[in-house]
Amino acid sequence: MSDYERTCMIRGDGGRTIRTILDRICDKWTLLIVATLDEQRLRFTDLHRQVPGISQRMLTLTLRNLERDGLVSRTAYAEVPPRVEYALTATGRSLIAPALALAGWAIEHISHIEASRTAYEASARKPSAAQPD
Amino acid sequence: MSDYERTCMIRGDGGRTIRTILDRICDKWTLLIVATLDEQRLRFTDLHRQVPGISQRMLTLTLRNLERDGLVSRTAYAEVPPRVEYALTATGRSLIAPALALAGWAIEHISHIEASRTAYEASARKPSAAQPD
DNA sequence: CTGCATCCTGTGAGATACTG
DNA sequence: CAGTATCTCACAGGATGCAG
Repeated sequence: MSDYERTCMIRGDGGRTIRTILDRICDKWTLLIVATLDEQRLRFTDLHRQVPGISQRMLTLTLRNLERDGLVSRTAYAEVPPRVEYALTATGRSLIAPALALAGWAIEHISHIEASRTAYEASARKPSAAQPD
Repeated sequence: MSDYERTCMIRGDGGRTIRTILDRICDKWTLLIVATLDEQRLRFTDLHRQVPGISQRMLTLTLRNLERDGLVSRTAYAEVPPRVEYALTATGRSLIAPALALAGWAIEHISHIEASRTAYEASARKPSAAQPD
């Protein structure tokens, strides 16, 4: 596949396809939850503990979306106290690899990006704020 | 690298690394602009035309962020009328490949996801709205 | 234990109009 | 042509409290 064809995959139908998937995994918690569920079934509270910083609300909402999209399976046991287990589906597991490609890129380039940001801020065209000295 | 190690890359420091890069490319337009700039230098207006639906404001803001992060270079020509050209840097181009991995996943699974969504909506536990018939 | 409803706030992002 | 400024609205997401 040529580079041109590759970018056309992203640009595609005006970006609708790629945007669909980005909307799916970019909502701050999705990817983290998928990664956390990889290789392990977890119940709600355990998941809540293993994803630091997430609120119950967002955990519920994100799991719902993942379940709706068939990326996560939800199994409720009719017990007392109630028990619900979440696990990745095959589709959910298949997301890990491409997500890893992105994570790899991030790790590889994050320092360069941070440096570029710092340099940009330093030499930035400040509208009216002049240099400190 | 084992699957476990792979997911640890995502989960990593509580997701900070992966979140950093997601925050970068998930702002609705970034990836589309990067893909559009792949293999071609474009000026502001041309870019505006080639990314359907984007507003001038968002194009400006997104380009600014990309420039700041060293993913896109901005070249202004002191001419009349003014001319500014945008192009990918090496770092920017390197984002194409992992983005493609994601786009590939999206294309491969989008129909399954859509189907799952439809099924979920159909058989969903509606709080009070009963079945149509 | 699991999860939903409510309130509240910050930010993303469109529309529009104006400047160099 | 290439932006900037402002106004506005919608929604993401945190905190809290309630229910099965």
